Amino acid sequence: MHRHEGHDACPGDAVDMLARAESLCRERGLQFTPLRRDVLEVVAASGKAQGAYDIAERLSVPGKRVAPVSVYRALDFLMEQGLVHRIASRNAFIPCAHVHAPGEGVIFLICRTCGGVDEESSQDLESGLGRTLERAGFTPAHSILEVEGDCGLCRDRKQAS
Amino acid sequence: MHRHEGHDACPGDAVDMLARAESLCRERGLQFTPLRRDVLEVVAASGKAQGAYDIAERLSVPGKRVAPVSVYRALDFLMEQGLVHRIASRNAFIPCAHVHAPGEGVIFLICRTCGGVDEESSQDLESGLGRTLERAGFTPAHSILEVEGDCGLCRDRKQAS
DNA sequence: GGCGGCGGTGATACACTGTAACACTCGCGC
DNA sequence: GCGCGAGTGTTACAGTGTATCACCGCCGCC
Ligand SMILES: [Zn+2]
Ligand SMILES: [Zn+2]
Ligand SMILES: [Zn+2]
Ligand SMILES: [Zn+2]
Repeated sequence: MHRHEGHDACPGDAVDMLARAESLCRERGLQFTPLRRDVLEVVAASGKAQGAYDIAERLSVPGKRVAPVSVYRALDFLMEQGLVHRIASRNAFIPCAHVHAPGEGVIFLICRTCGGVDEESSQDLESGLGRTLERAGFTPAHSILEVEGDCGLCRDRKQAS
Repeated sequence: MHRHEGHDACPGDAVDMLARAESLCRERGLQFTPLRRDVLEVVAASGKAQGAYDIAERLSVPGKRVAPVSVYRALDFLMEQGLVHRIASRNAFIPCAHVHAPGEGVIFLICRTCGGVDEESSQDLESGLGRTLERAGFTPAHSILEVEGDCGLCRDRKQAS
């Protein structure tokens, strides 16, 4: 699912993200403005989930402040377009390089050591959840599945020491 | 899983909760103080998830204010003892009448119409998640699974109208 | 009795997260 | 030119959660 066996910051990925986002917006007739581009770049360049206020601070330079509210608006847009995800348990945002089917479930694996977030999807798990919901008589609209723990890299690093 | 085919407020449940909490604290040599009792009572008496500030307001009477910070401390205690759960997607808390095995996964079904929260567990789903995590080389410590949608009662109510 | 520690609570202040409201600009079609 | 809509800047505010200190009651110890 992740090309690099981990979730390190890959500068190349950020460039890919921006190019993909631009063409995707052009296709849909939407504006990929400088602010939206900058916000996506910050989210994509860091290997870990970024908070909105962190992004705002990161984009601010002396004399030119970017307010958090502007960042939130850009993030709302990027989420609608499926370019970023929100990690509810962290109040933070990660880039998404995938194309998700509507209603497709996604699992976020959040490393508590390095802060990296990996994104998985599992048809197996999805169907299990569907059965459980049906048994409970519940009609799902939207679901959150976030797992916190240690990623493979951090686990190995701990064992070595 | 839920005795009443839904998640209405059941005054009897609240009484049961308090009795169980008291005996549980006595067993563990912990204090079930009046504040902790009151907070649990408010959480248990309402059929829906309660925010910490709501609880504080509910417990406040003219001349005797309960500060949110006190409520948070009581909720921390109650969560440690497994008497309440936190619903991350709502920043709210629900009572728990179950006994959970350590590491057992729980699914919260949150009705966006009536605000009720049902709690399910599924061994089936659990094992599917375990396989997915193993495949990704991830060691889980803690997971959140929350589904928002319509409960059976609200769905029927909508169809009738 | 005095005394110190400890858990729980009260109270204030603060940090972090997110939204509402309003004004302004820019580009585009009429 | 003019109106309109989308995007942004700015301010203020609401909601959620934590840090810190002080106080109190209890219990064990000297
Ligand atoms: Zn994704
Ligand atoms: Zn890691
Ligand atoms: Zn439970
Ligand atoms: Zn309902």
